[in-house]
Amino acid sequence: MEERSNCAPHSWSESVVLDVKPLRSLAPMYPAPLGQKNTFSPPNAPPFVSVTTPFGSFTTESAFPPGFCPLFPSFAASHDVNQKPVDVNFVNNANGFARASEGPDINGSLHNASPSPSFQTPPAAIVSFNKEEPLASGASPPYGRTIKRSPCSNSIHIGNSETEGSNKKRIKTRRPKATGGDLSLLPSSSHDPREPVEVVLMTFDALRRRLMQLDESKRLRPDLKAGTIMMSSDLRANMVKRIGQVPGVAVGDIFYFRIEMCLVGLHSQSVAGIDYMTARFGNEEDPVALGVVSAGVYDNEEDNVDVLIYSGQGSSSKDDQKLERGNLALEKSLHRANEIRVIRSAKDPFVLNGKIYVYDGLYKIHESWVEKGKSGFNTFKYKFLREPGQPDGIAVWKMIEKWKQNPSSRANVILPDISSGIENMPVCLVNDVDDEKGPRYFAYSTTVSYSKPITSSRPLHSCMCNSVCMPGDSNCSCLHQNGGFLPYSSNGILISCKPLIYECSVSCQCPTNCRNRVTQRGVQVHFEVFRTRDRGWGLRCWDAIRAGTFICEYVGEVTESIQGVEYDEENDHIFQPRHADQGFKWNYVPELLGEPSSVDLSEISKPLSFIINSKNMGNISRFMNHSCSPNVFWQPVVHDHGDDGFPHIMFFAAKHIPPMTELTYDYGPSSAEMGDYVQSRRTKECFCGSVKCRGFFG
DNA sequence: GAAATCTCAAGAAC
DNA sequence: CGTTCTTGAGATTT
Repeated sequence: MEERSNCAPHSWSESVVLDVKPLRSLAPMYPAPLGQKNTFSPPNAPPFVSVTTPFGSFTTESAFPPGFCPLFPSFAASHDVNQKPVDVNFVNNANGFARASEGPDINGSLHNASPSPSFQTPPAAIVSFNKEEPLASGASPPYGRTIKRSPCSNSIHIGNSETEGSNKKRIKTRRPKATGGDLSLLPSSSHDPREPVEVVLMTFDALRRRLMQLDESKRLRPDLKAGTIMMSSDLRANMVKRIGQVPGVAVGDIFYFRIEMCLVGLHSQSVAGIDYMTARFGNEEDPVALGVVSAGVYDNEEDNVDVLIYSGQGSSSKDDQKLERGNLALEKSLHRANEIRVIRSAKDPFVLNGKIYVYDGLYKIHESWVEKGKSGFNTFKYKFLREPGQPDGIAVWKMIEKWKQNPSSRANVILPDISSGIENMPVCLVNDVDDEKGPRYFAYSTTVSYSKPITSSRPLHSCMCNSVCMPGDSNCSCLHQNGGFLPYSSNGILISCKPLIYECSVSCQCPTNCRNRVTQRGVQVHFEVFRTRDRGWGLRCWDAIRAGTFICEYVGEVTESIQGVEYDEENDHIFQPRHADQGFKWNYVPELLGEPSSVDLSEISKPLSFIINSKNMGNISRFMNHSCSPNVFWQPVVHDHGDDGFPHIMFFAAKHIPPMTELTYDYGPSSAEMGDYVQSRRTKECFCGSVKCRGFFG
């Protein structure tokens, strides 16, 4: 199967600098209502939102992470092209299907109908993050684009300008703190379209988790509220509708809420299943479908993952469906033969409603018909066939389903469980790549060992809760230890990263199923240790992992310093808690909730001066490779002793991680970068492949 | 545990 | 430009 790159193409390891400025009221202008060729009046003195998140900084007006400068500095220059439908030229192929003429395709990917000359799927690298992106053009010279750097947000720091006449929600803002060396504000060389997509998803989910924490009663829907904040702040990607591939969104990407797909431009309907727009074909215009969400209740052929039978929209239980809106667009798409994005739902027992969304790539409609539904009314049906040559999407899920039912059906297994049963779930060892029979011997353990006994500097914290610790319980001392909030949501998701988390300890009265005992319960998902192509062994997971999910502890022998640890070429199994700020980039942006800017946690967190050596003894964590754009970060946690200087190192998912994606974390700056010349010989060349790769690590 | 009920936001249409 | 309509998701209750 297709192995996803281990390296998400950006780093979230830059410093968090936040600068949220008042919103302007421009948002509703883009994209213009379909078919409406109204003119656009440029905003007067647009205030804008500029946020530097873990993934970079962006603004409303030029909503780019560092290095993402708008291609069209002037709003006026590009606005009105967006008001017009996409212009697509098609030619008929031999089959009688209308087919798009092939146009230049910078990505070399199989996507779409690359109509010429006035519509072109944008090269991914220049796709922007904001609504001003000048594609889908029916009027402007499409090939006249030059990649320009405008004086964009990176260098602009405007204070608290106020929005005049904005009917949008205003968000209290604050000037960015001038941190030493604003590295994150420097232009980056990255033109990776995935970066803004991941920034949006991460910002959204951090907000959602925080809202959930603030309102445990769940009277409000945190997903909707976070979505509204993101929408009104224009914190979204790919705002212009397009046919085919969406820059920065890959086949197999997973989503936990419909609104997430809206925010990244994959499917702009927050509720409806069919997304569509008016496109121009020569002198004609037609509504065409852009994407559908299949909630999984259709009479789909289960075994054939390349076929989807999709039902039209409209209340089929009350009346015949009508050939309008989405249904009409699907019908037109059958004749225009344009590519349509398909999002399918998959069962995920780890989430409350039991399902998540998987982007399954591009399909075309090959057939349509009308049939009587159960209630006796006419329902439209559309037969979608998956375009060939795409990486596996939902097929990965189907494959893993089979593996879970029958583990022996997993080919190339060297060992069914390298933990020999001591993890909650088996961890199989597989090699789909070469003849290596396994890693060098080590003793599998789920707990760290200390070179000398921990001498607690203070008594072990403990609470007197009779039952599980409850949020808002002022009597729970563990709650106080953690700043008044439980660090995990009710389903065990880490809400935000902290210098240190105090889980309930062995001295606490609460039971083991207490919400504040997440990491001590151990691994909960199904891992496999696998052979990578160029980085030895690696770690990945059969399950989809939601951002904030506990992965595992770094297990090994804990010693106070690296002195005395024998170094050799083979010994790359040392964890050093350098660069303790790495997780904080993941946290929510307080300003978006009207909260004061948070203090820089990296300044108050004490540097940790121990190492963990997993050469001879360890768990799955010793197989996790380095990436400069990781999908996992570590978080110090204490629960079984009172010495805050020796916390457990616990790994959590930084992003939603699709099944079978390699798990990686940032090993930290290389020893040379840290000024440690003695240790700099340990520095290794990095093969992570990230566009933000630093070249060397640890 | 499945079905009914409730509430909700975004985009399309008007 | 503002208002209404359309669309089911997601949570809760039965």
